[in-house]
Amino acid sequence: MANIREIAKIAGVSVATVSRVLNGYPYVKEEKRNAVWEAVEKLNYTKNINAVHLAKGKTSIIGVVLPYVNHPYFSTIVEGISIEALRYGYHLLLFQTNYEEKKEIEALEMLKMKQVDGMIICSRTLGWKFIEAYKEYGPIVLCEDVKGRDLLSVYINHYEAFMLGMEYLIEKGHRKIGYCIGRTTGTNSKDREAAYRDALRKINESPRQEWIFDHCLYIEDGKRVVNELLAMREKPTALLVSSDQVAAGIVLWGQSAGWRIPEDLAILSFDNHPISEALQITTMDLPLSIMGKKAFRMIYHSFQNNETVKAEKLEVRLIERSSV
Amino acid sequence: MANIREIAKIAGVSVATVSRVLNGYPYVKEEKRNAVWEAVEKLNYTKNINAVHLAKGKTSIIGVVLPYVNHPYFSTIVEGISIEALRYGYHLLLFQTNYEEKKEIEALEMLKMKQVDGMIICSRTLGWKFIEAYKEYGPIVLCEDVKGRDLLSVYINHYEAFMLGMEYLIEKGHRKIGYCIGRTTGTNSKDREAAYRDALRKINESPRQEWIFDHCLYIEDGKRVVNELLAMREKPTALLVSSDQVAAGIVLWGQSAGWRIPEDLAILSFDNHPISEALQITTMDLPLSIMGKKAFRMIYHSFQNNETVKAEKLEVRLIERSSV
DNA sequence: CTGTTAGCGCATTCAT
DNA sequence: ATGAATGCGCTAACAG
Repeated sequence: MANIREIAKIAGVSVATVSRVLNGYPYVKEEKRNAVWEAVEKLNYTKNINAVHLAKGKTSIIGVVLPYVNHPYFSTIVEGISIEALRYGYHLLLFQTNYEEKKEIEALEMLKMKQVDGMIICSRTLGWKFIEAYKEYGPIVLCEDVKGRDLLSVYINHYEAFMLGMEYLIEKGHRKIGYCIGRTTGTNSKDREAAYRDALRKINESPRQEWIFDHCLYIEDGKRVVNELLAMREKPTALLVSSDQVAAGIVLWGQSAGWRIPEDLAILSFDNHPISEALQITTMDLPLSIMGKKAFRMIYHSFQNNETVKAEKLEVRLIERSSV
Repeated sequence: MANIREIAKIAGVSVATVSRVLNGYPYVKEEKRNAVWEAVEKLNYTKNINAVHLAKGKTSIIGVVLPYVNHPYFSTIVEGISIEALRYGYHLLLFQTNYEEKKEIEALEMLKMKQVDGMIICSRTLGWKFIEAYKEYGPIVLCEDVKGRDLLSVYINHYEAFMLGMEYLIEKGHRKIGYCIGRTTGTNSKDREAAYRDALRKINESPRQEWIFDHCLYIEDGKRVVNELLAMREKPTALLVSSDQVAAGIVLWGQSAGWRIPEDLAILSFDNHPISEALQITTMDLPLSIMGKKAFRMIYHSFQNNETVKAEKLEVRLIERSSV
């Protein structure tokens, strides 16, 4: 491949001038500018972007850390990030971690190595110390409540959201309430668990371990939940479900087991994914795409050195349908 | 940030030696090796990966071109690519194109600029000429039938798959058949349309334009289809649906309009996404994750200069459930 | 407006 | 086994 020096030679100018026209720099005489473009055409030249990255010390690439790309929750966030990144001429490098600490660290290392200019962590399992240790290498925004830590964050208050859900269920007369969640670790999960416990305490009910279903992520996990429920002597009358996907699975498999929703089991879930509308599931709308957009913007602003808010909380709202 | 030269100075060796120990090169005396690692620790040093990329002329990054990240069809492919890429130490750079030619070209340009070592095009709208023009800059694999062109490809024969579906519907007694598709352009879509027409011809039926539903991608598009169907004087008795998502929408919204499936409308869809199992939709299993894996492998092999097949066809199979 | 030059940080060849 | 020197291709400060 040709390089800038050859272009300079053919166009009869210096490399600096070539660089100038290539980058749309103003003060270049018309004829020289044309000569450069002609040479570019002739040699079918394109910049070697790695040289640009090295020389400029930045890449215009943002890293996106997430456990699974194939889950609507995350792919919706990524879509939001992607749309915004495109607008500002940034690209996205994906780090699928499967919640393995090793992979999360590797991703962070890429920030230190200057592979990416900034990082958006959609979900993590790594401790705070690590994240904080890497922020000196570039902006890192987390999609969770960082609880006062000096880190960028765009988040949903899952304690509030879960509490809202619990209160709604209780208001509807439920007292035997269980919940389904993707994992039990992680800020968001801990917050939800706390809300669950606090809400139960208010009505003098104690949490029942067998009504808490872990590893609930996909539709098929709803099937598992239904089966476990079917085998129980005493079932909850309502379930708070952290993902519409799982809720859909529960509704569908539950119905094929003869349940009526909400009479036999009430379901209140999260996300407001289109599947919940199709199934008329009452759900909590989470602004995931917006979360992605805002996460990107926060990074972008930090590049402009603008004074920017460190953390932004996003609002949720209950979409009443007929599963409760 | 410290660089290799500083490490060399502190460790009392040359930069070449530093480079050697950093890259696990064998012939370096134990003591020097230790000295280098100590200096690395001391300065909290990490390689600048852009310099590495420039010096080596490669990045270990693969570009992934797709229209939308937020559709299960594509995110499943990406997941497959991602898993395999990780195993071989590659990263993924995402190019969400929304089927805009401009963005597709920009993505291809990144191959020429050496931002990525290879490219996987999950779906495109750009003409063949463009793709072929860029293959000299690195391996490009397409997830579609390239029909004898000299391009890498991992694909599903959608003519066969659609024909299989049509024959199944016909065998079940249907003659008034319509179909839903994501878009009408694109190799895959054209192949499916051809199969649709050919199958109808065999039973002396002629295609009906109003039974062909375009822009069907997501669950909510199923709602639109149901509404359009509801407004028709003469409806098809069966629908071939190119995505389980849309099929789910049709089944769900159709049921809420009082339809019985399959009596009032039979549905045969594609993907075998878990949602189809939950709804007992008869579907054609498409090995999307495997397609992603194979696509990556094909690129990887081309780096090894292995003799490799240019195109690989993946098999589909019908999953009989109860929507037909 | 334009050219010269010095980096950016690492890999690698060639001697020794 | 190790160091010196060169190259990767581009940007940007500086001089004019």
